[in-house]
Amino acid sequence: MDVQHPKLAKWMSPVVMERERRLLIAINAIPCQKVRRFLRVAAASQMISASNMKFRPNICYSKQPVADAPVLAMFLVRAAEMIEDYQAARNPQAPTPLILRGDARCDGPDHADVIFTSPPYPNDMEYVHQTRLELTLLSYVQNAGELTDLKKQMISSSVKLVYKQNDWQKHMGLKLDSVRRIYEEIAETLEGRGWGWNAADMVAHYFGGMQTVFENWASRLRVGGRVGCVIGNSAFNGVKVPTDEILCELAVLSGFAVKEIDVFRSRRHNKHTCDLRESVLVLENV
DNA sequence: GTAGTGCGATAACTATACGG
DNA sequence: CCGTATAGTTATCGCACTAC
Repeated sequence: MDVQHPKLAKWMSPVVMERERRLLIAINAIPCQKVRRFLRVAAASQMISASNMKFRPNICYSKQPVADAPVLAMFLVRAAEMIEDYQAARNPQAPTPLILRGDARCDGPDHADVIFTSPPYPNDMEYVHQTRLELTLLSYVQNAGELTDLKKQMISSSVKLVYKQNDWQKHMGLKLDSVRRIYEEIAETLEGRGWGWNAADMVAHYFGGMQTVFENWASRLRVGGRVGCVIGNSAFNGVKVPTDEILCELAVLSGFAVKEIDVFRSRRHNKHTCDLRESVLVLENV
């Protein structure tokens, strides 16, 4: 097993790293792919708590580095929980799932009857950064450059995922009046700041990217097929982004009819200036 | 105490502008 | 045309606050 990244030593103590390495060697040697994948997920879910990192919206380092951690015991607890969950949800009648790895803006199966998905929300969560330890230990990436390559393939749901080379998404997003209004409102709050992160651009990139995703779905979903899309609204510098409504507008432009916006909970804005609803958009390909 | 919620500060690096 | 200044891009990570 070849695990490397220049920062690994900062992320995790050598003792813990060695325990993780041995665990992964054992899991990777399991012949059955299903079992192997299942246990790799269990291993991944204990890595942060065994590391020097602290899991938060923008993951950071713990004040107290973790010198040692019972990696195997933590893994076994997690695996047992997963097995219990799996057994409770198990359905022998269910069809065999097909797992494809690709870009939601252009890849997918040729034919689909239903799409149910939870895409990223434009709320400044940077999932590649958040999961860099797991991505590295599971050998998906080996250095910062490969991590960046991965980031460039993501929908721009964070100000840290806005790349010049993906500017086409911004232009696409800004064609919609409601996106442009929000873009301008956020940009106004950034006036006078000569550096730093640009939430206005991020929002435009996000909606441009998601429009491409909808167009891709429309070409693969049968007529009459339905989409369930979990989405939450957000706010930047006090500017509310009604992501659910704007995504509905984009979906209609791609040939969908909006059947329902099923609100299931409300999140808080961190400044507590407003409630941000989270809902399931139900769309039909017409 | 812990999980959940974005914002702000800082810096290394790169691209472009500008004065001579 | 060259060296330097300024602007722009990307990366890192700590901080404040609330609900439970």
